[in-house]
Amino acid sequence: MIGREAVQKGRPREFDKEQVLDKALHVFWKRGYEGTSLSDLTEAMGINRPSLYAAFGNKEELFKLALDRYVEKGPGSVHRASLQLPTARAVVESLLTSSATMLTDPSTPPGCLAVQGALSCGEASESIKQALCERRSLGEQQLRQRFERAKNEGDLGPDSDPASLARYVMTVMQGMSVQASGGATRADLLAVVDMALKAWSSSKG
Amino acid sequence: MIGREAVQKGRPREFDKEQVLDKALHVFWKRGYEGTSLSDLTEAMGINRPSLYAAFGNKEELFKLALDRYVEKGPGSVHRASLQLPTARAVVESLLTSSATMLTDPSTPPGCLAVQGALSCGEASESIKQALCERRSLGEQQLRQRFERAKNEGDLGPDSDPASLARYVMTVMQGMSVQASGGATRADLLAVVDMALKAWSSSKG
DNA sequence: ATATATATGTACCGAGCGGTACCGATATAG
DNA sequence: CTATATCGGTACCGCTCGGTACATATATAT
Repeated sequence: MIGREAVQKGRPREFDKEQVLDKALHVFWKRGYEGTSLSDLTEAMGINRPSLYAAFGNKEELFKLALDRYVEKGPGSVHRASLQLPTARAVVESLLTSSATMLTDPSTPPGCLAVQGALSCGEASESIKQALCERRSLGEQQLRQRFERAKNEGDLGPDSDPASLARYVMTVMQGMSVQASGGATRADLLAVVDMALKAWSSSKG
Repeated sequence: MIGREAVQKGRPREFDKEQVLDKALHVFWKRGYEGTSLSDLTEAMGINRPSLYAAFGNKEELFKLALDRYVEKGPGSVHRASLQLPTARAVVESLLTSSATMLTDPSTPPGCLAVQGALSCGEASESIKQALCERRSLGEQQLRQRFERAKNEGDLGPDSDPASLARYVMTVMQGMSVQASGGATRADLLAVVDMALKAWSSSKG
């Protein structure tokens, strides 16, 4: 069997899959999972319902694909870069400032999809809530591992607690997402980052 | 015209209004506004639909009444007490630790209603989102005023920025709400509080 | 007792939900 | 050209949504 890009039979799709997925992502980001209807989606994506189902499965799968794309192309890539900075302090500073910037990017909805998407929801959407929850804790886990490395390298003191440090940084980032959705400006969030970094300076352990 | 508690005509209500309002609050708290259906509500409240509408108006008004009650009887009273402590440092410490405790109270849903209720939503619920947003910023405003007082009293240094300090504390509290809804334990949140307070100690300036 | 006022319960409303059957259109394979 | 496979569009499905009409039950006022 040849690869996926083998010559395809049948009528070719008339839209670009990634392009319309971006449109869907934007709607979910703004409205949340439960707040977004299929009509909202098809209108924004410029395709009709059966095409959506043929290409993406159903609303739930579409959301998860949009979430993957969000993480991959949005904050994920930026955060990955932050994690590779040489010191824990530099990692945190980069993580927080880039978050403040992205959360208030005027070309996207305010806040973070992984927070806005479905903090609480009806029973039917519980699987979505859990997917978002896992994404958030994955980010926290990566940060914790980076801090453990820093501790091993002597960059962080022997009495420091990587898990608590990571949780603190994630908490500030998630709080900033709530702030952004409430209308906080970029300058507002950068002031928060300054405060948060002071906690860092005085507890490198 | 006599007061509200004058002898009432007609068939008396068979349920206690505040009692069933508490039930509704609990459901909204757990499921969010859009995630809660009228059937969820009537089932939890133990009354039927027309009784609900007669007593509380509609779903939206019921939510706002539940929110008022939440603020009044729950975090509102606790936070009010915190604000009256003598120093800004004591205020912040009390605010954060009591938040960590309340957000993980096993007898209530995790997190804060004002954060979980509707961070993002469909167009129809925009009024709810805004009401929650106003509640959050009201709390921030009260805290800022408390810090301004502290600055005037010399408790906070002349170069301190009450608005940024208040926003920082609120950001941590809101982030803790997200953490709680993701399963963070009370100990987890108290560790975050410790970290957050270190920022405080090193920036009273 | 009668009139009035309010509460309850059943049974229903139109609208919108997520999801799909079906058919015509358009591509490749032989 | 024919067969096959996929796409796009219309028109629809059953279900649940928030909200209500209406009849009945239960209290007070006179």
